[in-house]
Amino acid sequence: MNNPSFRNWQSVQEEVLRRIHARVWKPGDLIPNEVDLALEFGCARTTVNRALRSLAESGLLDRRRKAGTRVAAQPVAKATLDITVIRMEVEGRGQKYGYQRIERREAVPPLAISGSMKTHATRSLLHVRALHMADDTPYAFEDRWINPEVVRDGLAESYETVSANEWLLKHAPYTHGEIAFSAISATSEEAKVLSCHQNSALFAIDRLTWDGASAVTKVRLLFGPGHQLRTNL
Amino acid sequence: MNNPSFRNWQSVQEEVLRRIHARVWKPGDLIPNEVDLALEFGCARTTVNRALRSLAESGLLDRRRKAGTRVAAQPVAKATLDITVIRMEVEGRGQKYGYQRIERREAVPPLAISGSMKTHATRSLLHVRALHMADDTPYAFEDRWINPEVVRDGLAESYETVSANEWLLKHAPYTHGEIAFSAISATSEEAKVLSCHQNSALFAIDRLTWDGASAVTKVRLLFGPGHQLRTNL
DNA sequence: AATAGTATTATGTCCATACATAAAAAACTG
DNA sequence: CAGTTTTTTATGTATGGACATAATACTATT
Repeated sequence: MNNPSFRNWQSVQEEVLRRIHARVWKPGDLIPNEVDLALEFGCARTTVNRALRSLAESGLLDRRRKAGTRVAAQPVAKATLDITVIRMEVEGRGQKYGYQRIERREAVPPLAISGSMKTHATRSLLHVRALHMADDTPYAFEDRWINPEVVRDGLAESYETVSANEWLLKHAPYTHGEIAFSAISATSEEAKVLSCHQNSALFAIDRLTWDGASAVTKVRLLFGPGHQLRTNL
Repeated sequence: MNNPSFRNWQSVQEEVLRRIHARVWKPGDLIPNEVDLALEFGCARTTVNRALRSLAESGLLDRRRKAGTRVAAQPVAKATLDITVIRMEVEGRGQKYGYQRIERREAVPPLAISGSMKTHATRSLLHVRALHMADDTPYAFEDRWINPEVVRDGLAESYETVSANEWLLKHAPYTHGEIAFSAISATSEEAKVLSCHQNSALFAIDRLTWDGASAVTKVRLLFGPGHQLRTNL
């Protein structure tokens, strides 16, 4: 009964996973409590806790004090996407990275921008547009608004050789942010920049980052036709 | 010096976050080791460990044995997307969920499908196509191949009232999977199903799940124009 | 000086124990 | 019986101590 070989939390986790998978514990089922499991596995409750907590974080278990631990009825698949600097992304695939600034100016943004960034409607922001390339072909079109009140050194930068994408990550800290993925039809200008046909389906990432109550930057990244964002479950 | 109020791992984490944010510890910097921090914060090393481990998991710190802990030079933003059952997604927004099966048949799939699922090229699979609706308007078009060798009860299901999307999650366990997001142009058929114009930009989610070495199911979900997948950073 | 072996060190983890806390269940009260 | 308080219980977390492990720094050997 007292299987001796569950002495680290990873092996406990594996055994729990095995039981869920083998339908010993079915979706919705209440599983034994930590004390009992620790006794069965011959380890400390802390170890069981570590294993179960980790499984709960990944959405496979539902845990509530007093109510106990149950196998998630609707296992929520959590897809974790690593959003890195575009240069890293390209180089990570062994491709040559290229960068080209298209435009840099200070301007009063459209209301949609100042509204979502909660800046004053008449306040001028820094607008930077640029193209990222992979192996000399257009890869991503970056259209960004930067709040100079928050990113104080931002106005001094030209963003000619180092992309705002990269510079900001190093120099502008943020506390939280929102990110949205969508599909859009290429406008004629976007098509031109990305060397694709007008109305091509483009993959869009819209990101808005905050430093406390102030918006740091709002960016739209447009990826050319065929681009995929992939991860494992 | 010995600030007395860092007695739980959350507050330790907050203080560490504050220091990173205030540039006390800059990207790339080595931060003090756990023992020293525990001493400074007046708590056990275990507590500091918990706080730092959690920050490392979210990509803000890089930790290596002996080498120590340093602030990530390129803070990798990890966007965690919760992929739930579509019904839940719709109902979660307070909309009325609707479902309609379009087609269900056993057929030998195209080579692209059998290839990626690693099934025998001549093996027939279960093909289910269906439409998910939100407030009576088309929401997502599901095109799915199911491996009946793995999902044994799958052939008995009609998928007329309960979507394969939902049924499989409950009845077909998987060990791992791949997921990819992309933007595609609507074909005439897809446009018809989703009541949108041909060549509209559609948001596509392609998912392939495995049970050990065997593919369970491969599905493409197409979302109508305007659909966004959003999360926080 | 290149190489192989050794010491050192910071993180990683386990343990027993203790107390905290949320929430369900039971007991109490009007 | 509805509403409130108390008890119980399972998870959540803090602690000090111990040992494991990976990776660097150092040292001896050729």
